[in-house]
Amino acid sequence: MRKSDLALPKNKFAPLLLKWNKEKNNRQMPWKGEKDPYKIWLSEIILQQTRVEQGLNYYNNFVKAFPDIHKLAKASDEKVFKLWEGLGYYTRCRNLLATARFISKELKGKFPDDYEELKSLKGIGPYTAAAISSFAFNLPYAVVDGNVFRVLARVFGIYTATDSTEGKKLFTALADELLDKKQPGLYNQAIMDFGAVICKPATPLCTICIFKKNCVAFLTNKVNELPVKEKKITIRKRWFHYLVLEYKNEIAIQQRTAKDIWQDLYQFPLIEANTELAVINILQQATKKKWLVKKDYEVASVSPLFKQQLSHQLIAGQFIRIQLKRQAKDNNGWVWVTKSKMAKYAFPQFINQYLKEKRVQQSLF
DNA sequence: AAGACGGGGAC
DNA sequence: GTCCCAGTCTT
Repeated sequence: MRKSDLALPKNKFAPLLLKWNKEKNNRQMPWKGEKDPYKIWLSEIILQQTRVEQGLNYYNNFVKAFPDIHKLAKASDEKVFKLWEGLGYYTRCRNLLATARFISKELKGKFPDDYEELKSLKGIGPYTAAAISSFAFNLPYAVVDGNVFRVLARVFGIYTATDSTEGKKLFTALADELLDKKQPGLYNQAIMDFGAVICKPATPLCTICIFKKNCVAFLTNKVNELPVKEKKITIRKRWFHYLVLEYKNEIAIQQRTAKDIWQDLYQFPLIEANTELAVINILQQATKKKWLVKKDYEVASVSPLFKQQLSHQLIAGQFIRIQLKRQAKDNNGWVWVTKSKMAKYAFPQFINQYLKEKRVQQSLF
């Protein structure tokens, strides 16, 4: 028997999926059945590369703070980034604001109802354009996200890498072919729920799966080998040595502007290296940069080592708290803020770890 | 075509 | 530790 004899006829896929959706799917999410394109868009941006459980509170907070696109468009960068703080992939936040302001002003608040026009907006790619098109406007575009790659790779036994150009093309074509074009929104929601609840990445529930009689991966015992990805990430290690400069009741912070991790977030004056630096070395470098003047400062404390594992970088570093007797002349692009104002700015979680410890230990900041 | 971009949960 | 998550953008 050949694989093609086992494989599910393509026209049976949607009916089986929708039957499962109707009878067995009780996954609930606040944006499910939502028709307001603004809220759909918001949920989709938040959920890019982000698990539903992680994004849930952020979605609720955003909807509460900004009930419509004009409210979001009028908000300050600072406030919006603070609300996004901790969610990661901060470019999403910058693009969210840019697109909100564009739609609010240039389109007078009317959300585009066309796939190509949606895709031309900042932060909206093929997936998000398909999601908004189908959920808000019932247009026949199939979503292709991590769930869809996984479900289709397994059910149809496709070994083409999902992160290759060929794979994206192949899976997108198949997804469009399988789509129930009469009810694209319902279908798209169903296949993503199915991937999240049944056809999970690890330990999928094959024994109760509606496709088990036809799933190529299951029948050939290859469920754990699909889907295939070809690229493997390399991890870069970086050392961040932060100077927490205090003068009276103020702290120096600066915004990260480089095209790098944590762009647009705030931090303390930083000395980065590819190895761990001794405290004396850090102080020397800071002096050379004129951040510190000899005899005009005092080291108040040196934090323990902090570490944070990111997907593609390992961040290690520490925080040196320094009391200044005189404020530095050059502002070096710093902003001096009172400790109570610190809470208005968005910081990377690496720094929040430290701030949290500090608050607990010494009720600082 | 390949890399960069966060953070957290599951195993 | 490793993998993955309702992906997108830049080079």
